[in-house]
Amino acid sequence: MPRRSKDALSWRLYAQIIECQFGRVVVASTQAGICYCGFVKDHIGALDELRKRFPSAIVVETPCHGVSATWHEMVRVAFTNRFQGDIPLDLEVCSTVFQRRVWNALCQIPFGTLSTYGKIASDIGAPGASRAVGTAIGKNPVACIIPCHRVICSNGQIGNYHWGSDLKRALIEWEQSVLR
DNA sequence: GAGTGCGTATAAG
DNA sequence: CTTATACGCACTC
Repeated sequence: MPRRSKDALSWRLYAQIIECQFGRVVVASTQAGICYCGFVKDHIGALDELRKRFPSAIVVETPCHGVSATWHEMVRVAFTNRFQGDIPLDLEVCSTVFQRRVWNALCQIPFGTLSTYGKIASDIGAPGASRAVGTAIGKNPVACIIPCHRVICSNGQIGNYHWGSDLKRALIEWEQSVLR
């Protein structure tokens, strides 16, 4: 598959807003898979986020069709029931090898369990790079699908979260309540 | 090159 | 238990 960069020629981004128990979520996909999924305040905020993250993309808001519609429906279900890892992702846009290695490690954390920044660093063969891992996790473009909320500090503190630590806590508690 | 950030281990208050 | 400090590394400008 061709490697895209944010400086490449314009390309289409299919966007849709989903309402879930944790708030409003914008989902965006390319022809290859979901490339963004994040919590937003409102419609304007969603567009701002997408334009900022993917400056060269043409954002298409018309109702999705074809595979995009299928993927978005999978995300909607994931957010209302239980997050599963079999949703096609397109993370090649604006990301580094290190980041993708971190994100891949996050996908190995089972639903309802927790890990730490330091452990993830060791898992990907970069012991001591916990802070770099934190930064990479913070750039995770697909909330919950790549479960960055399952990583906390080694001392048990909640740690930071791109979309707010209260939301992180809520996601962790919800996962654990589902398992009970 | 210098500055930054979703960390960690250690030591002291 | 909380705060301070030194160290860590990928990334950005």
